[in-house]
Amino acid sequence: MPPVILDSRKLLAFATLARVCSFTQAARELSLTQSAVSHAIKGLERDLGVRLFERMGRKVTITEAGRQLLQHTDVILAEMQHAREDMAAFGE
Amino acid sequence: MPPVILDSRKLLAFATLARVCSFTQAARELSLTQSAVSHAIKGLERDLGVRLFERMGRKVTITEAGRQLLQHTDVILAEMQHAREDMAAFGE
DNA sequence: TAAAAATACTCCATAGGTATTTTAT
DNA sequence: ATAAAATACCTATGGAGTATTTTTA
Repeated sequence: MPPVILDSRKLLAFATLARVCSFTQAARELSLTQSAVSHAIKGLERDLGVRLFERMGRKVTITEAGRQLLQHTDVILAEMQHAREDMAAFGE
Repeated sequence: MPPVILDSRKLLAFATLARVCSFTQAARELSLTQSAVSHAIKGLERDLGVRLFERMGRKVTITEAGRQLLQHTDVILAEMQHAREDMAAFGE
């Protein structure tokens, strides 16, 4: 992954986990396995060099860095949504 | 790739190609091969079901759909940049 | 002890490279 | 004839799965 961008699949996993605060629940919503979500978040944390969630046992809570990132992620995902809609309007 | 998101690597290739209008030049800027850029654009076009560039021989020109997408892409890439900067501020 | 996250593998899709072909100056 | 894009083929990285281990409510 080039250093200027972020992996959008990981961002989607991140945003979902941030909302539901459960790896297994997020996995269900994403149609993935708990393992895949765990990897995605771990990968994103490694990529950014920042801890995004605090795992105290089975309690998953977002960190301050995570809260910051979530704001950007919401913008990014919304813009991707709009882009898809616009492109769909070009038919076929 | 889930149907709600877009591949950020392909978006970066797209934005670069849109700027320089040359696959080989874009490849140089991205530290990729011409082949990789060609694949990326083709993949993005297939994913969106839209033609993003007109290739008349060695002339590469962006389409109307491409122009539309570029606006979204600029927002997305800029937001990713800001996200990285914010995360970098959290140190390590 | 039961439910949830982490981890250790395995597999496969695909991103990206090299080499070649095609095409338009 | 040459420079650039497309294409064929190959490789390797990593995304995602299954199974298992670890952990704490």
